Amino acid sequence: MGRKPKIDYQELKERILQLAMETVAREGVSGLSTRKIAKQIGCAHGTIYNVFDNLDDIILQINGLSLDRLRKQLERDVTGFENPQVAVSQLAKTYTDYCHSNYHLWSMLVDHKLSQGNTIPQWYQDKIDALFSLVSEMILPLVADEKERAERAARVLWASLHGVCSLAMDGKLNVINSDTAEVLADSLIRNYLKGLTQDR
Amino acid sequence: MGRKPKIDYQELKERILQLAMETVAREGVSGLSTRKIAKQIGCAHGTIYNVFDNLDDIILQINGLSLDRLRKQLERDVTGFENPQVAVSQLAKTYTDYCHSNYHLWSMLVDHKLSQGNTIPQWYQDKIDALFSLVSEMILPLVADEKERAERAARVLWASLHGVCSLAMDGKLNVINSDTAEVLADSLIRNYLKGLTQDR
DNA sequence: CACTATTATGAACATCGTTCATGAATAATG
DNA sequence: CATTATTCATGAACGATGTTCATAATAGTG
Repeated sequence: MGRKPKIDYQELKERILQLAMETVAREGVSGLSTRKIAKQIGCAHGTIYNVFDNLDDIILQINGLSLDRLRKQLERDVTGFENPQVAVSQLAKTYTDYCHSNYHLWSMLVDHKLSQGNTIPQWYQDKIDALFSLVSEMILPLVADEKERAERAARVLWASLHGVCSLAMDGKLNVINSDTAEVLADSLIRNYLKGLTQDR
Repeated sequence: MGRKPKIDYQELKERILQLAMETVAREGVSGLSTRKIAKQIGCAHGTIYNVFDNLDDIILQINGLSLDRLRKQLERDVTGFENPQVAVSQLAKTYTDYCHSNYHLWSMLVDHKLSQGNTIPQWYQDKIDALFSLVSEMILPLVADEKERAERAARVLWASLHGVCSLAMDGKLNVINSDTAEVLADSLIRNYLKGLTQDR
């Protein structure tokens, strides 16, 4: 008995992801469709479903790559500072830069919601954890090495930074003067850290 | 020469909005469609387009109502405090409560993005300004009545609060302990205000 | 060559937002 | 009342979407 061998989708998977990511970076998530991907790859649109569960799966994979990219940039820019407060300020700067330089990818990363019933996979949670660890360790020396306080502060800072960029990017802050995401993020960081270090 | 008189869409408009808002509150924005609205109202789906520009228009109108509702709740809960810091803490509490009680409506409010080319109408901007004014005036006594500082702080606080609720609601904070949106928002408010009042 | 496991395919289905030609309905006019 | 001009509800039509799945093509095996 003979049979067609089982295919290793590794290569096709990477080609699709690469292409889909470029499309999102260029046109935003609304420019992404299984049919368009298929046309660019040169296959039938049904084939996409041999490699990925569905479009949500593709988006999740791309977001995973985005998380990696963001973490690398943060690690690159944030290390080597003596003063932790300066380091956190740099973190905010790098984050806002990332938003500007990768607007569509960042938008998809923060906006995407799992469809009802689906749960965040572990490998994805791990990537988020890696980011939080990064921030958490930066904050640790500011809170007398109390791990729990650092972790909470890291989450507050991360979420707040996200909020500032989110609203600023979408023009939802009705800013009158020339306050940009950077300026507002800087105010956030400086004041929050000041409060944090004087806590207790 | 005679003619059929122009119709006043006021009543139909309100019925559609009311119904659409209930649908979103129940099923989220993904449960909203012109055809479903028409079926519930009892008219053809084309009729919806006699009353609204498109689905985005309907969403914007609903979001306008959401902004009104949120502002009223904030005004109700936040007035009458002697200590401004306590008032701001209550603001955060009311905001997080609102998120929990009106999850789908709140999600649509913060997530919705104008389609390419469209710009936020003035009446909508005014509603956002009303919210910022509310927060700004609460902060004013904390920054020696310096209006510009208060406005910036109001925007930072508002955006940060949004960020915390946003990520907490979507389970994107990988919280280990029992940190809820409330706890994180409280940490944000207390520390940011502490830093703010000790600025300069 | 014959057989079989496997995979690519694209038609099919159920949606969706949006447009628009058509005809019914209506009020003013003659 | 009959005519006519005007307005508007209608729903077919269009183009697009994600997803499924019966079918045909394929390539290894005996």
